[in-house]
Amino acid sequence: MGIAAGPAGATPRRADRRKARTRAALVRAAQGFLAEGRTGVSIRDITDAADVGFGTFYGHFETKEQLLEEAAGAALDGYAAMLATLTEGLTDPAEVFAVSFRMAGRLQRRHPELVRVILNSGTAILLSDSGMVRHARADIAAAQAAGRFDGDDPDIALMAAGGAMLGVMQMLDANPELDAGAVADQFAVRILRMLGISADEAAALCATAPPMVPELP
Amino acid sequence: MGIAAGPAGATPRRADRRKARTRAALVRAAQGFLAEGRTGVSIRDITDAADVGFGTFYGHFETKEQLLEEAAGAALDGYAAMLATLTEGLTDPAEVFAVSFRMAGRLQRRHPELVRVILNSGTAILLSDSGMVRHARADIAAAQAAGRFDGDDPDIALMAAGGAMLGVMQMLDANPELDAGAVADQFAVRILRMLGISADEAAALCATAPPMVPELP
DNA sequence: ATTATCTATAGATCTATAGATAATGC
DNA sequence: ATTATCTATAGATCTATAGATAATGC
Repeated sequence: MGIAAGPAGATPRRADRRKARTRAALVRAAQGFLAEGRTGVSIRDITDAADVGFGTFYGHFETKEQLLEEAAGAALDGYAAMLATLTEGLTDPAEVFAVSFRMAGRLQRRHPELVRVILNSGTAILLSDSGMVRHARADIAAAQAAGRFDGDDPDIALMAAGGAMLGVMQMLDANPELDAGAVADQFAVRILRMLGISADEAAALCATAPPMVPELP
Repeated sequence: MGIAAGPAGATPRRADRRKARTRAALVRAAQGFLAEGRTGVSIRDITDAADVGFGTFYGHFETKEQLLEEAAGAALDGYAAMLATLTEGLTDPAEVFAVSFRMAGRLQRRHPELVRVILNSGTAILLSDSGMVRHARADIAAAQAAGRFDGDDPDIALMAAGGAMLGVMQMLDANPELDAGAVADQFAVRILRMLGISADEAAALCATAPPMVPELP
């Protein structure tokens, strides 16, 4: 006591940024393995891929599972951020979903590794308490209450639509030669119909030019 | 040569059956771990769970991955066998799909571990060259050619419907209190509509009494 | 006599930590 | 002086195999 060592709690900024970079390198390396479906890698494999000393791992995470979980969550968040950018100005839920589903395929083509992390996380990701899932659920519920979508159970519609989206992304991932935009548009028409939009309107919603795919930071 | 040692290639039957039982115990133990999503277990964990000597493993499989793959495949085959039993007499593809989807939820309630193995295998299972997937694809193609379903690309419809089915099974697995039959029926109506069946007919197809869930051997 | 299974173990791999080094801030 | 990172390593697993035992067939 009595020894003043600078502003309490104030950590040097450069060191902070360096630590954040190291952590990000670990997360990105882990995503690389998750994208290949390799969940059984060792901590050393990950630190080597991140080009980071082995012991450094323990300065950021306690267990390998903790890192893998953060890696999968970060991939989902990145994906959600892209979709949020694309739909932020839209008010009609049918249009929000039309855009979201049409872009899903196109995003897969631009960020296949990111999508692969999500695919390898399995369908359990649909139950994750992520902002994206919660947002989609609220949108469906509101659209059903307003009579824009039919039915009154948002969960069934959400899980069916979300599962279908994963299925189509899996299809695009496995078939690089397919026209992702065309596949996604056909797929979006079907999902909208499933949600209660008429066949004619669903087709019209998906016939307009799709928005641009935003860059990932 | 010259030394006759009984019928060539004829192995004692009892030993065969014992070996098959041991292998089945290993596969079932592996399925137990897969149902919990634990793909990182050791060979010793599996042999312990199967109540089998550690070294015995190597008499049946070369690597852990080989066993886990067979375990997941066996779960899918068991599931396919149940669905095949339920739909074998039906000729109208719309009815085949209606029954299949309606039963998916009910099968989940009767064999949750089996379904959990499939769920934890991820959406990649939709791409597996399994009899069930091939069969579903052919059914959709035939129904589209006959004008019973709309569209002309069976793969998009297959992946969307299959993914949706996984999503709903995930939902039922996570919510034991839900009425699986009611959820599956609502879900089946939506999928049929997505495939091109009119809303009225889809509702009618899913309003009849569902068949009994068969027992697993 | 043959084959499946079991037990024990050597060697490989992996995790967690301790102590040394490098980077930054004062 | 402080904090992040790195290197080295002890101890804990895990895998693969060798040799012993048990079950079955002749």
